[in-house]
Amino acid sequence: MQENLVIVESPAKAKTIEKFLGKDYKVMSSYGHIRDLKKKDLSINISNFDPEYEIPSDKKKIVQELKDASQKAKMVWLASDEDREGEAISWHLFEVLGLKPENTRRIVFHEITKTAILNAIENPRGIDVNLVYAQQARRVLDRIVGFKLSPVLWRKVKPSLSAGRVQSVAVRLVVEREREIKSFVPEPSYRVVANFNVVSDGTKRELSAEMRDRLPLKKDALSFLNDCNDAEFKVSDIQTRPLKKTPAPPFTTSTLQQEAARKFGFTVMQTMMLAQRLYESGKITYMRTDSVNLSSLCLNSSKQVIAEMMGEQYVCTRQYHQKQKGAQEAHEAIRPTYMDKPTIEGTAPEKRLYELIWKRTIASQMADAETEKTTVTISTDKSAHLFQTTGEVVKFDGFLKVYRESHDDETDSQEGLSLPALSIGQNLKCSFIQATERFTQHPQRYNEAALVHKLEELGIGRPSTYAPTIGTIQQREYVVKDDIKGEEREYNMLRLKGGKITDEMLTEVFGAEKSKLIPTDIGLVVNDFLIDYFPDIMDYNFTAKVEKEFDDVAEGEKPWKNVISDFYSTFEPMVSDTMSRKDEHKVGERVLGIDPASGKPVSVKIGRFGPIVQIGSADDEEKPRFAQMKKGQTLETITMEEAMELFRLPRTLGEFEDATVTVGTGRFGPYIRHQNMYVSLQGKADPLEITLEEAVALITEKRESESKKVIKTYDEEPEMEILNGRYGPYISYKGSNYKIPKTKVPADLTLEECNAIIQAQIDKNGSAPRRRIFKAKK
DNA sequence: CAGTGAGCGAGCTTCCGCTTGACTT
Repeated sequence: MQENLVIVESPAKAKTIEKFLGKDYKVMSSYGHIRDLKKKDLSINISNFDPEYEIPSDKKKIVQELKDASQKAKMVWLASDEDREGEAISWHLFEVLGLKPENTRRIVFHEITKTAILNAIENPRGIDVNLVYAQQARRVLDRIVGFKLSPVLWRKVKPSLSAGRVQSVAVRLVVEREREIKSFVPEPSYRVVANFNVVSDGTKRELSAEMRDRLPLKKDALSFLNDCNDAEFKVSDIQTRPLKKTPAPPFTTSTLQQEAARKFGFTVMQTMMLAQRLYESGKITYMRTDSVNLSSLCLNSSKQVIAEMMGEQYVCTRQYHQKQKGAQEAHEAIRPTYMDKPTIEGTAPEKRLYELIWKRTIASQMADAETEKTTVTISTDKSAHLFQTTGEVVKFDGFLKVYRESHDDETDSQEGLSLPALSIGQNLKCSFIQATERFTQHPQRYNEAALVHKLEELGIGRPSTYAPTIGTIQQREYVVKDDIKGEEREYNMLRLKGGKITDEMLTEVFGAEKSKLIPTDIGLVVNDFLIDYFPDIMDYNFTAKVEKEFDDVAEGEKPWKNVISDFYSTFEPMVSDTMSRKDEHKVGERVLGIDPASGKPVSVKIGRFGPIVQIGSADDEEKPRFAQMKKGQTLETITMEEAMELFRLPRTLGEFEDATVTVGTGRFGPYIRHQNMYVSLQGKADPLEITLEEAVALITEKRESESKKVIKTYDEEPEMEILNGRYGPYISYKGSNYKIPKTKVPADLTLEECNAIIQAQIDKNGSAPRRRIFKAKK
């Protein structure tokens, strides 16, 4: 019989700890929370705010196993994380497993080392009920917000939508950034750069210096260039100062997601899945953390590794601390388990992520980089404007030897550039001066990781929810991830060379962005609606405010039900008021004009299946006509003309072989329909212009290719067919399709050969190829 | 990669934070 049972949250952690504790201890995992509010309905008694808990079906088995093991043990050690959620997990375990105080102990440790764990066992405590109450308050508040607000959206906007303390604010950030960009007016100004020929150590070099001030108008730039003709230039000042660069702290969930996105283009979900695999195979520490703390074990071995690989002068042991005061350090930073392994076995992306983590961790324990930055100022006798150029020389590379942090707004920097030898008072020969029209730039849109970073900065969400939240707002179609095509614009370039000024107009592409989050019509409408009716919830400080209340509960200064009841008493009336409100127009609706044919109003709004244009209203005797909006069209920008275009399809072309030929547009683009046959236009003709003759030609063409579809069949096996598809011949068998090897002639294949080909492909893939499912059922 | 396309209207949808497998559609 096992004397002791230790329960932790993660099975990987359990495995490691079991090794430290020896055979008197059995270590099991709860796999996170074992109990939650009931899945359906509010499951909170609104008269006294008592929560109704249940054990989710996928947790029943593990709970039973824990119960059996706990009954056999003499002592149960609850070792979940030392934060609000961890404390609640321990409390739920205590309740559900029916533990007794005399043989239950609550322990916490911050490092997974033998000494830390033994030390924890020496110093047990009881369950902190105030912390548990704080968690219940957090859980109940989130359920109330989510389950009260979402039904409002179902009624007022569209079914199946959702709202919540975290996701709705995430959408707001994306919406506001987009509006900021849309209303941004680029301001032009002239950037002036002078080029000089310098002879240094007998070799000719080009030196480029930028004027410190920009010139607002073209006439200013022209008159400045005029002044500079025959001007003399000389070096008026040289300043050299040392510069120190400090390494970035070790990775947290959020910073890892950002760097993996910037350096490798990983989505936050990809990063987390890779990190999970590295964690489960024991290669890195826990990947969901907001701590930058490193264990003493890691500090020591890093020191050794750096000294061995690079030399003692590169060592600089640093201990990092949380930015926020009083933050619970439940975990370490994300770091390699063994610092002496700069690389690992694994898939290419696993390796890349691991090496990134190793480099970041090692760099954080390395010396500052020391550089020398030189600023040269150049003056002219014809104007008071000054030109400047800088050079930077690395004196000691320090941590830069292994790692350099990336930034979202990275531009070409002159870092590392050395300047030619110059002296104060030296005359310089100017080869040309160029004044280029430049524009101020709008802020960048968020990518996934940048949005996570912003949420973290606002204290909204937790490391375990960053990736799922980004997923949710895309699943609900509040935002989409897309590339933004840049736009062309003209700009002016003036150049003074050899006493002459040239004036040119050039074009440039600006504003192109890759893989950015853009709000959809639904996102915009839902966001504006929520801000109108529930401004408190949408406030960027809402989470911070309630967190403060939860802290008070955790400190035992406030009963948790008071926090909830204060909130509920103002929130619930707002929900019922909004629900019962009778609106003339649907949320987000916009009237574009009057349809000249029917005299009925034309409007745009969010319909049952997304953004639509509507002619007439539901109250009319005649049913309104609907049209789905096309990709690229938005509620806010669609014009009356564009809207009316949408009603030109489907249209009837005429009769062919006693049946109507119509042209319409579907999920796969424009198509012709005749009897039961659909012919995709595939860009071959414009659906609005196509004539009956052209359509008939396409129908006949399709019939011909259909007739060539069957290459061979077999009498003894009717389900085996060799068919001619869009991508060439293939074998079709029992609803699945198989490639024919290039060495075979399709029409000559025997039934035996077909079976052999199928078997070979099943062996290779492990199963029969799946049929493609077009309609996702969910 | 291997072939679709409309849609009655009843009944359903939904939150945030902990944590990993189980499903063969």
